[in-house]
Amino acid sequence: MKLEKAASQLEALGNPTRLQLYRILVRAGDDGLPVGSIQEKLDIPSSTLSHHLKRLVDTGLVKQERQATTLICRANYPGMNELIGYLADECCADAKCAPATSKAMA
Amino acid sequence: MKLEKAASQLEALGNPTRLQLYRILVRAGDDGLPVGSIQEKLDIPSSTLSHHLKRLVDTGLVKQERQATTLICRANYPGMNELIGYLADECCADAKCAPATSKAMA
DNA sequence: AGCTAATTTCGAAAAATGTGGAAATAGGAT
DNA sequence: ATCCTATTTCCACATTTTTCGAAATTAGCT
Repeated sequence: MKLEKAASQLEALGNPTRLQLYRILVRAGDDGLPVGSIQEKLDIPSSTLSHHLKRLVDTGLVKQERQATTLICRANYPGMNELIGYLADECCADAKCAPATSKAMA
Repeated sequence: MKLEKAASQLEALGNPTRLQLYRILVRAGDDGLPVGSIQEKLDIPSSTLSHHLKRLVDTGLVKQERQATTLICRANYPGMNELIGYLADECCADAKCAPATSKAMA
């Protein structure tokens, strides 16, 4: 993963609304959630939500799938894992990190 | 870890210059690096660097220690581990992630 | 064709961020 | 005391982000 890509994903998640949004999608699991339902949960205007959602989709952290008129959104786990992997690598590159969470990848 | 804090750390890392800066500090290991040396590596004005550095320090991702006139900077691994832990938790909350990096914390 | 519901795009204003030169400050050394 | 080096703070400006109402679009239904 390139630094530029990692930075844009981090930036995408580095906004409270978007992080909350991402969280909601993660908790929604494989079923995902239509945009409308997310909007109810977050209680923000649809146009605002649409922008945030676009950001997450553009950086590969969220995937969308049309189902008739509604758009189902799902957290894209591989995208997140890539990012976590990058951070862990950067963090543990030369140094020894206290393995709090990142202990895998033998 | 609160969502707000995670978001601010993510935002801090979500800038190419700052991510690069953090990377440099990680690779510098326990010895850390004086601000001046970082500046040479990044080749940016000192005032700009100082702003970015402050951001990382404020969010707990970097620690600084005075040594006479120079300021030694070090990556704060516990801070990063907390963040990675938060992301892993969010990511794996209900869903099953392919355990790419986050397999610990039995 | 026309209607309704879901979502995005447009346009615009306020706020935050990124950047850097110049001045100020901190910490010794002579 | 004065000076020197390292770093931060001040100030200002350009760019980007955030926000959201209104209009446009998409998709299916009748």
